[in-house]
Amino acid sequence: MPELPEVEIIRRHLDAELRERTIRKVRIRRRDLVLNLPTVRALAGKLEGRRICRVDRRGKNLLFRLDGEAVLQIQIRMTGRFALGRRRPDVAIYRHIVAIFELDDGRNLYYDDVRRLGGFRWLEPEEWAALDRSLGPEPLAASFTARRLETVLEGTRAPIKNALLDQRRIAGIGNIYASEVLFRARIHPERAGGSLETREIAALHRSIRTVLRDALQAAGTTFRDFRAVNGRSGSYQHSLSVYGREGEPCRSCGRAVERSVQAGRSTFLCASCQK
DNA sequence: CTTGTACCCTGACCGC
DNA sequence: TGCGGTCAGGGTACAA
Repeated sequence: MPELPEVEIIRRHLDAELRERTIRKVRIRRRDLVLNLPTVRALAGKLEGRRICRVDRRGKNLLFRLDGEAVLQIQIRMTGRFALGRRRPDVAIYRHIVAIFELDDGRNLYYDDVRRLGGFRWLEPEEWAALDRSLGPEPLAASFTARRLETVLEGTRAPIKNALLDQRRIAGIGNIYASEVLFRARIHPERAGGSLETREIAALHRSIRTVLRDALQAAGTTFRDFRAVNGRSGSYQHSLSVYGREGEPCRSCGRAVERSVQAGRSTFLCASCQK
C-alpha cells in the first residue's frame, strides 16, 4: 500500500467529497474485509444512517469520523483504492470492488482491493484512543522533532530500516520511503537504530520530512497499484533515488544500487554513499 | 520487553 | 502456452 503520502492524498479527496454526507446503504462483498465484527451485516448495520463528519489520517490509516463519535478505520494496506461516482468506475482499473457505500447525494463510494489484505474496523471512541496511543508520532507534525526521533530510537538494537517500518515508533513510513529516507540521510540500513549519533539523527529527521513532503507534493508514488480517488497516479516514482533501482547507477556517485533483504522485505541502498 | 518468521491474498513477470 | 518460483507502498499472530 500506499504509505503516508499516498494515504494523505486519498484522505484529502475523501474529506472534500464525503464531509457531511450520510451513508445510506453499505454493501460488503467479502467477509474478510471486516476485521473486528462477526459479520458483514453487523458493520453495515452500524454504518447505515451515519453522517461522515470528517475524514482523517493517522499513519497509514484512514479514519471516517462519524456522528456519535464512532470511527470507521480503513487500512488499505497493499492494494486498496477508492473511486467515487454515480456509476461503477473504469473496470480496467477497478476490477475488484469489494465494498460499496451508497451516499445521500446519489453517488457511491467504491472500495477496490485485489489482494484483500486491507480491511475495515469499527472503533468506539475508547478503541480509537487506544489505537492512536499505540502508534508513533506523525512525521510531518510540528511536534515531530529530531529530539523526538532520538527518543524513539534510543536503545534499539534492530536495524534502522526495520525501526523506520515499525508503526509504533513512527507512523506512516513504509518500504519505499524507508529506503529513500536512509539514502538521503546517507545512513546504512543495517545500522542498529540506537547506534546513530546525534548529527545522523538530525540528518535522518530532515530526510524523513523532506522525502515525505516531496512525495506528497508529487501526489505520491505509483510503483504498481496506487491510485488516488480520482483514478490518477502519483509521480514521485520518477524521483526515487534507490527504490526499485537495483543495478542502476547511484545518482550521487555512480556505483550500482544494491538490493538486500531485511525483515523479509527488499531494501535498496548505495553501499558507498550510505555508512 | 524485543526481534524474527510465517502467513493472509491475487496477479504480474521471468526463466525454463 | 504452460508451469513453477519470486515478488509486490502492510500488518498481525505467534515463537524464541
